[in-house]
Amino acid sequence: MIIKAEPYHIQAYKYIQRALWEKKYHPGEQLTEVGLANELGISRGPIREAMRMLNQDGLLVQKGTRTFVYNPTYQDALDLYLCKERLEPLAAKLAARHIDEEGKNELSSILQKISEAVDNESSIDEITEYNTAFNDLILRYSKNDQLIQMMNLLRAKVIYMRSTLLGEIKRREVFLNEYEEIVHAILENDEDRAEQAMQKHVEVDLEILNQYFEKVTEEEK
Amino acid sequence: MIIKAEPYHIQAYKYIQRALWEKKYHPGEQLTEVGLANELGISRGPIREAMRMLNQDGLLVQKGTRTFVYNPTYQDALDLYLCKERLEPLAAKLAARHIDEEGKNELSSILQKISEAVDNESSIDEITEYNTAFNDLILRYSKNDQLIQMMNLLRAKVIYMRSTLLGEIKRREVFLNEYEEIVHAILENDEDRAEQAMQKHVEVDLEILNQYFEKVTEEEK
DNA sequence: TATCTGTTAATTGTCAACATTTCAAATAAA
DNA sequence: TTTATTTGAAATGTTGACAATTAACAGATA
Repeated sequence: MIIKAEPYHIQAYKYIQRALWEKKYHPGEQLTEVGLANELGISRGPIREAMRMLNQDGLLVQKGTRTFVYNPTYQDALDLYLCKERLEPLAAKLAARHIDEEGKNELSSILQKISEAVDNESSIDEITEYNTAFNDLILRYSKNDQLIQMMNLLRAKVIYMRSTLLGEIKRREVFLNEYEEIVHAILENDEDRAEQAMQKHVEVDLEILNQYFEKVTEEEK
Repeated sequence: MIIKAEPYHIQAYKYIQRALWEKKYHPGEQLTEVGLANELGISRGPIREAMRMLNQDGLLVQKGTRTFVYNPTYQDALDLYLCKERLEPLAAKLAARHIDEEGKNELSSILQKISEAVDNESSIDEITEYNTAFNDLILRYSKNDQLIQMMNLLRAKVIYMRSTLLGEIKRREVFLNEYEEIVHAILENDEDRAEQAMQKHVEVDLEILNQYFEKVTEEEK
């Protein structure tokens, strides 16, 4: 099988995005075209394009002519979660409306895996992975392309913020019954219940973030 | 006073965006770097950057190596309004929380102008303009940068869709009392009432869009 | 000492040339 | 007629060179 390499500007985009997630470049740090071009061993052209894209995504910030790594504040994190809190329940509601048999099987299977992972007291990373798959599935079955696009953008930032701001935040205990409630509602195509269950789910997330935020600002005094 | 010209890629970005809004390029039409470069009298470099940005915004769509003007479906319009319906009320709620005296004055002044415009049976365009200012003000006073960024993206698409899909749709009668309810709630810093009032406001919009959508799909049968 | 002013190094902005890929029309084969 | 294949024009991908701008610093001046 013959595969063709992706264009450099696409690869650069993915590379830099990943590097940002992994904190290879630090918040507030200046990124230069020359520097990145040298690092990746390509010319500045494709780098520029990648940087424009990241800029549009909000992961890079333009100050005058220079480009810096986005340096989110705690306020930004709260602001973002506030948006997430509105859109995730919508996704759940729509998923309950549009999910098909195959989707229901997938969803049940993920719930099963989460349940097992909790029983086995698996690693945080593994549970996070399942959680992501869970959200992805629901989003996909919302069948709302606009919502999907928005959430992808939002998620890119959430991932970034988690790795920068919220490094120390304890992943909260997994409440299996929250997942169960959401899944059952979707399986029964009960839109309103799915929406409410998801709402409750993300509300707890926001609550924990708020507490963390207050603790941090307290310490800063 | 000396002003400095913006970089070409910024100007190109704005130019193309505006051209899309104004239907200078038609949905589904292919846009080529060479064509745009010739049209604007600059080289392909800055054009590429502008196109990457528009791409990220969702106004241009990549199919393989080629770039086409986004060709939204009616489903896309509904999908987008569904998102809008969730975020606008959030903006109103937050505005009710964060608005200051100056903001209250601005808001009252806009309401006044809308009221006069309705009394005078002013042109649709004028009322639309006030409506935009109204939404902008509320968004700004939400003091949520993430929300603002999201809504800007969403709005760029809404504007585009209005000019393409919804050309024929009649702008609905302006219900002044809807505006009044929202404004009064915000002036009194009543978050929940502001949220609900805005919710009701956008629900009507979605309802009308839905009816239009059904009519169109009916005709297609 | 503080502010102004050149000077310089680093960075971004822009272009034109060249390489590669892609699509589709034209031609050949079944 | 249909199906492959060829071929070439048009488009994108990539680069290196050069221009313009910016930021920082050192020295001059008050």
